[in-house]
Amino acid sequence: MPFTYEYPRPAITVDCVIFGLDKEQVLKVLLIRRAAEPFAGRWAFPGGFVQMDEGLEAAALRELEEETGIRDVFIEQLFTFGQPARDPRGRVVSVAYYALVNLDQHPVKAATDAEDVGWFGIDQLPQLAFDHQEIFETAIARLRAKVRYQPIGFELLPEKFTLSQLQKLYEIVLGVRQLNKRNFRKRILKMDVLNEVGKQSGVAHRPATLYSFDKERYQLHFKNRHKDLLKRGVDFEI
Amino acid sequence: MPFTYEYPRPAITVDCVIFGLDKEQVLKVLLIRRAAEPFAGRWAFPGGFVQMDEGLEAAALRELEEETGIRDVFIEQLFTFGQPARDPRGRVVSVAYYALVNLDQHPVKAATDAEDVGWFGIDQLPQLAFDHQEIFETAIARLRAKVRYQPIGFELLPEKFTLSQLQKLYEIVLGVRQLNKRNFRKRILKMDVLNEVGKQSGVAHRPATLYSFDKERYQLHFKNRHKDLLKRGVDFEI
DNA sequence: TCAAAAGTGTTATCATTACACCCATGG
DNA sequence: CCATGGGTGTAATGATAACACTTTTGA
Repeated sequence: MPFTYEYPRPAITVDCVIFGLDKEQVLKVLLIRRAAEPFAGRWAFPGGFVQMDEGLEAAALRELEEETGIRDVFIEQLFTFGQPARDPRGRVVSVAYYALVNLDQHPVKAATDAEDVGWFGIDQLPQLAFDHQEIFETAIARLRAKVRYQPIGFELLPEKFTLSQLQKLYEIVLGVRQLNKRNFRKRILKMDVLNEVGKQSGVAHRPATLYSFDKERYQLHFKNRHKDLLKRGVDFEI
Repeated sequence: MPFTYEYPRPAITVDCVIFGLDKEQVLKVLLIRRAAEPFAGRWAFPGGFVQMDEGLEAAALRELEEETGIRDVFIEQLFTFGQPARDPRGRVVSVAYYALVNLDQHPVKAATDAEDVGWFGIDQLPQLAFDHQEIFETAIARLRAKVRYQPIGFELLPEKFTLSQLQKLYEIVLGVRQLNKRNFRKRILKMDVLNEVGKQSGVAHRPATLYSFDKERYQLHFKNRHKDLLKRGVDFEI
């Protein structure tokens, strides 16, 4: 059943860059191995064609679940890639999304004969299909920029976490050696968005306090702080 | 000459939200009046269909020049709008771009019988076609967020400007009463990105120093500052 | 009692805020 | 000589960076 138009049209796809942190605190992204041409056998971000009756974000979530089994995540639009030559099949414009998930709470479906799914450390990515390397670089840059001024990092951690885990997460995401422990703690605790929720146990050293992120308190502070920022006016990153 | 595909495809358009500041320091956006249906007679952002052999940004720049005469601007991708019902002609996905221009340095072509072009103060927008009100709100929110940490505001001002003009610009863009003059000046000058380039004349009060923005110096500072920010790690806006 | 990681005290320095005040010009 | 906007001094307060130190646990 062919579809005919007066003018030529690009195809539209969506792609999803899903970041996760594993138990060893390695930052990873989720890839699938392509079964079909072009780039059969190569790894790529999950994604596919947008259907005529669904929104872009809905398409991204549908493809993500179909291809990886992951659902119930908050995705955010990243960028739209539309260079004429980015897909050998012809003109394809792709709207990319990204998300942060807790690796343990979002199990990936088992690989089948038809499909292969896997988490890859961001420093050990295989060669990617299409322009997906560029999409990845856009995503990691966005993550690094965003993690500075919004507490999105908490979505990568388990429900309860220690300040050391949080610090390590920041060091990983930002790609930085070692933040000063004392100052990191003062900074985080001063924000007043963490609740103490217990103590570590079974470790061969002083057990750490466990914290959880208080999203409501964060949003409350955010509103008030926003007013203060308006008085101040400007604060270039220079 | 019809074009036929195996599966249905949305059409792809681009739209441009162009901000400018007029002589009375009013923040405006550029609109065109639609000649054709749908929404004939309504105002809308300049834009149109992407051609098969051009990139998205190129399409946006082409449409902008064709419809308004404005050229040589730096546009930046804003967001891609793709709700199934956003265009009554059928499924149309639109990639929106935005830019800041100096109103005097970018004259708009004269309105013709076929086309009507105009600048509208952001507080006096007419009813817009399609979902362009939503596109506008996304754009102004982005402008307000971005103006805080990147010196994009300078592109709205003339080459040489006074600190009072700059302060007024920030008050306008941020939609804020009155920033403290002393502190605004200290802040801006401490950044070390402005060059003194003369004095005002012909005003009935003490003439103000004129400044210009030193883009290279800014980029230099930016690189170094980036390293410092990495040491610091985190600074949520709360 | 030791290793390992958690967690704290403190100080010098810098940034921010909030006011009040002086300066140069044309009318 | 005054209205108008341009431009400065300063002091209290708070944030930041840097470093050394103490605490608690299991093995």
